[in-house]
Amino acid sequence: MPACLITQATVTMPSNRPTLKTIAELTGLAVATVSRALNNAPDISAATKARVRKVAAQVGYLPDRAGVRLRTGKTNVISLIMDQDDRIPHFARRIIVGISKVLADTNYHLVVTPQFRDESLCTPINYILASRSADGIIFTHTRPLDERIKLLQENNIPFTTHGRSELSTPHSYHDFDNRTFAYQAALRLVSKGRRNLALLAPPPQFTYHGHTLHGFNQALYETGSQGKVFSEVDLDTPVTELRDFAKTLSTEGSFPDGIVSGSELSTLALIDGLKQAGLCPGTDFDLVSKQTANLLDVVSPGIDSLCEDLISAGEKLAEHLLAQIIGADIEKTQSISQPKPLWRSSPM
Amino acid sequence: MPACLITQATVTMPSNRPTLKTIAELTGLAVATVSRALNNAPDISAATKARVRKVAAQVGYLPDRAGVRLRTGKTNVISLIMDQDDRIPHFARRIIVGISKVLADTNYHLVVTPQFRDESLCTPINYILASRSADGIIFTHTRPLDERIKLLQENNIPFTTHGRSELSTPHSYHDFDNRTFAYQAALRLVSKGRRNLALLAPPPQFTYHGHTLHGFNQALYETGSQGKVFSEVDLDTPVTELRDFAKTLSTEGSFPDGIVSGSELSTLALIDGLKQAGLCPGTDFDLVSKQTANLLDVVSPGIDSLCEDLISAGEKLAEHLLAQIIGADIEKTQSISQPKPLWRSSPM
DNA sequence: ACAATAATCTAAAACGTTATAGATTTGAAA
DNA sequence: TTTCAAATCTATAACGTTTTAGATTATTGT
Repeated sequence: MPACLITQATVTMPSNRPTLKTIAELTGLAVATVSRALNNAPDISAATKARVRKVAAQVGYLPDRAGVRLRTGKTNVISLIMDQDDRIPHFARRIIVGISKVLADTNYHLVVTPQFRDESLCTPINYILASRSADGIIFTHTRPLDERIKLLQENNIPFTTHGRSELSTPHSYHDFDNRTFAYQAALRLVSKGRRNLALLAPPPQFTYHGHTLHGFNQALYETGSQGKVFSEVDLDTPVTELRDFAKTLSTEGSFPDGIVSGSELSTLALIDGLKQAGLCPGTDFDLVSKQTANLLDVVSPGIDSLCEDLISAGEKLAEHLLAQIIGADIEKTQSISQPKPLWRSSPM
Repeated sequence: MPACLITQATVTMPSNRPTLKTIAELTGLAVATVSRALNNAPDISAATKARVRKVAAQVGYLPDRAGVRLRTGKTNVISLIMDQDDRIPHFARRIIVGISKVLADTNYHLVVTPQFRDESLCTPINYILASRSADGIIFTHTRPLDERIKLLQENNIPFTTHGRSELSTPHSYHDFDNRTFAYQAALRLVSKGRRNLALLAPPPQFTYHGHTLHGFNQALYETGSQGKVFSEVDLDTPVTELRDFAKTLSTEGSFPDGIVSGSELSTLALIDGLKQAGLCPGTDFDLVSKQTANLLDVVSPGIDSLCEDLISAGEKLAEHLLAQIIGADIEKTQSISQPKPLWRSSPM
C-alpha cells in the first residue's frame, strides 16, 4: 500500500535527529545534566563532561535552534538590512561575504532583511524588533541624524552600522575614512599638476557626504588649489546621465582638469563622457577614484585609485556586533579603515 | 539602586510581547481556540474567528517563530547558498533582491549560507540538513552531474537551482537560455559582416558551458561562418589576465573579428586589451556581450548585448521554491528566461 | 420530549531546551 | 561516629505553538 507508506512518512516520520534526550539515554544521565555538561556548567564533573561530549560528537548532536530560542530568547541570528536599490551593485555582496566569514566560526546565521524604497527606514527594524527575530542588526548608508539608531538604542538591541552618525550618544560602527580618501585623492591630483579640481560627491543625505567634502576642501586649502563640488550630479546619479553630464563639462568656462570620484562605476562613466568630448585621460585631465571592486582594471590608461575593502568591512561589522552581544564596551566596537592607495604608473 | 534596576531589566524583563495566551485572556477563550481561529480551522465559528483576529491585530500579535518551529518543524526559512568567491560581483546581490521581493509577502526569512572555496559543494547543504534549519534551499552555478541535487533529493527537501543539470531525475530550476544567447549573439555578429568569430565561454564545469557552446556552434553552422572557442581563457579568468590575453590576439594568424562574451566585465577587459593593441571596436572588430547589470553603459561606442535579468531570476527561484513547499508538481517549478536584445545603434 | 448529530470549544500533551530548586553522594572536620 | 559542607547530579517547570481527543452546547429528526 504505497499510500499508507507515504502517509506514514510525511505524518509521523520519527525524525532520527539526536537530541539531548538521545544523549541522556545513551549515557544514563538526565537531560538536564547533559545540557549542563555541554554548556560547561561548573557543577558537572570533568569526567561526565568528557563522556557527554564524546557521545554528542558520536551521534552528531546539534542543538535545536528552535528549542534554544524558545527557552532562552536567543535567536542566534544576526540581521543585515539590505537596500533593494543600490547604485553600487557589488556593495552588499562584499559586506555579506565579510560577515559570513566571521559568522562561520559561530553558530550565528545571517538573515538578509530587505529595505524597500517606498517604506520608512525604520520599517525593517520595527519588524525585527516586533518579531524578536535577531540578536543583532547591521545596517549601512548611515545618516547624520539617523532615526534607526535612536530606535535601536531605545529598544536596547545590539547593532552596528557601516558609516558614522553625528548623534551624541555613541554607537558601534565601522567606517571608511572618506575624509582621508578625498584628501589624499585631491593631493594626488595636485601632485600631478592639476590645479582646478572637482569632486563627484556622495548623495547629501549620508554622513560620508560631509566627510568627503571636508577632506576635499582641506586639500584645496592646504595646496591653494581651486576646486568645486559638482552640484548637478552625485554618486547616485545613473551612469548614463553622468556620462552625458561629463560630455558637457569641457564646454564650461573653468573646465576641471582633476576629478575625485567616489565610486568606480561613476568614474568609468565620467571617463567615457570626457573621452567622447575629445578629452584624453592622463593628458587633458586626471582622475582619482575610490575602488571597492576590480572594475577599474578594465580601463587603460590605469586610473589612480584608493581602495576600500568592503569584505573586511563586513568582517569588522560582524565582529563588532558579536562583541556587543557578549557585552563589550561600545568604544571597543568602533573602527575606521584607511584607504589603500593604488597609484598607477600610467602605462602606454 | 541602579544595579537592581539593571538586574531586573536583564534577568526578568517580563517581555510584553503578546502571545496566544494574551489573546486567550483578552477574549476569554482557550489558547487552543485562539490558535485554531488564527489558523482558520474549520471547527471554529466565523464570529469567534473575527473576534480573535481583531484582538490579535489590536495587540499586534505575531506568531513566535521558535514556538511554531519547535512544534511543527517548519522553520519558515529558505536558505540561499552563496559562493564566497564569485567572478561576477553583483550576481548574488541581484538574486537576493529578487528572492526578497517574493518573500516579502510571506513570513519566510532568507538566510544566506556561505559556500567556502576550500570545502565540498555539499558541506553547506549537509549542515542545513543536519540542523534542519531551512524549509527549502536555493543554489546557483549548477553542474551537469551535480552532487548537490542528488543529496537534496535523497533527503527529500525542497530545493531549486539557478541553472539546469543533466541528471535524469527532474528537479526544479530557473535558467537563462544561454544557448539562445550565444546563438543570437553570433548571428548578430554575422549580420554585421563578421565571419571569423570567437567565443569567450563559461568555465567548463558548469552546465551552461555546454548550452553556450551549442548555441554558438549552431549559429556558425547555419551561417557557414568560421569560429572557435578561446581555449586559454574563460569567464572565470581574472580581468587583468583577460586584458593581457586580448592584447596578444591581434598577433595571431586568424584574428577573430567578432567576439561573443558571456559577462560584461570580461567584455570590458577584452575591449581594453584589443584597444591597447591598436584595434578599434566597431571597425576592426565587433563584440556581443551578455549583460546582467548596467556595466556596459559606461563604454562608447555602445556594445551590443543580450540581457539576463538576475532580479527576476531570483523572483522565479523563490516562487518555485515556495510552490514546491506547498506541494506543487516539479514540472510547474521549472522555467527558462530568454535573453533580451539591446542592440546599440553605434553612436559617434 | 428524547436521542442522535452537528457545531463549537477546550484540556492536555508534546516539540527541545535551560533555569531553578532540590536531591544524593562524597569528603572533611569535629 | 556524627555533622556539615562541597560536589555532583536530577526532577520539574517553563518558553509558545499545534495536535489530539474529548467536552460542551446547539440543532435536528422522530
